[in-house]
Amino acid sequence: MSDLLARLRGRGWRMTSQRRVVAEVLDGDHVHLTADEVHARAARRLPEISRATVYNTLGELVTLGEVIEVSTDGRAKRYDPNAHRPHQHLVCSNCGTIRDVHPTGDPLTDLPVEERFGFAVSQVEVTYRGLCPSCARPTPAVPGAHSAT
Amino acid sequence: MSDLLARLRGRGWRMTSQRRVVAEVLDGDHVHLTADEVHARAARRLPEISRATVYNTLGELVTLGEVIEVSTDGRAKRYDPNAHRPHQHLVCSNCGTIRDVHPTGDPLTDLPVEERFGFAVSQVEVTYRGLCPSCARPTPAVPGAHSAT
DNA sequence: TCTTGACTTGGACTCTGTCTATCGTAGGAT
DNA sequence: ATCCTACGATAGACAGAGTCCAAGTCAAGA
Repeated sequence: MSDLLARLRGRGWRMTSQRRVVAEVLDGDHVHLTADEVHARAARRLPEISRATVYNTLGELVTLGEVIEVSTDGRAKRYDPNAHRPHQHLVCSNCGTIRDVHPTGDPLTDLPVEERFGFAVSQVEVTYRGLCPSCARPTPAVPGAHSAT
Repeated sequence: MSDLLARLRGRGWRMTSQRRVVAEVLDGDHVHLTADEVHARAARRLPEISRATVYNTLGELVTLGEVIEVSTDGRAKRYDPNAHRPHQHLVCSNCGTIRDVHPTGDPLTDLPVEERFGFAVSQVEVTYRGLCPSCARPTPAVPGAHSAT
């Protein structure tokens, strides 16, 4: 992600302060922010940035393959900048915290031909669920209090 | 699913015409309807049924473990009555058609302890994606034209 | 049949996300 | 350094999915 801005410029992306801020907000490991969270963080540095711009920019980053869209609950999509290393997600059933995980093996091989119904299967998403260490403790975190880091 | 109504009554469910119709609409294999689709089909038999009741009833069926909530796209949740046989989902990337599939092996065992971050992992959801036979053909189905059966 | 609390209803409301018309500006041309 | 203009940003209206609430209805036990 560090040289993301350079890659984008190389692809002919017009560099604006808004796009720069959005790209910078989406930096780090285990980052899974919603569009609104991205907007809030971007607005701390660029108060006049609009929601539409955040949505547009996130959509472009997804199209360019620099960011992955994740929807682990039925609610807002989350944006994962860890797009260059294949991974799956581990989600706390209580507080919603998400971690990137790397299972062994290839889940594609687990789907027999007779279970493919003639589909040309090309992709697999795996979501593991369970209680995170904090929520497994006697005083669990309140639901919905996703730390969003 | 056939004796669902009996099971529900046995659990103390108050049986109303609305609940009966919703439960009956959700019957069959490879059924993955959205709440709105359930409402539309229920309304064919019970025109005055309200959206709120459909949402309430679906929520109760999910809580009781009789129906599974599936969100394969970022849009409306779908409701899968095939709750008593563990399975995963195969989704057409073009038209959205969903099939229930049964992979071999247990995906849980593919997540090493050092990749669990202290979580008590208890559940795995796998979504396979690819083109269905119709969409792989020269004249593909239009996107979004999910047949909803 | 009566009673009552659970269920249903319609509509307002929230949350996510998209669209559009208008304004602003990055960056190449001069 | 300045000018141009097409691309990008903005505010706000709009749409889809889902939740909430007060008031009315009715299933089923007494």
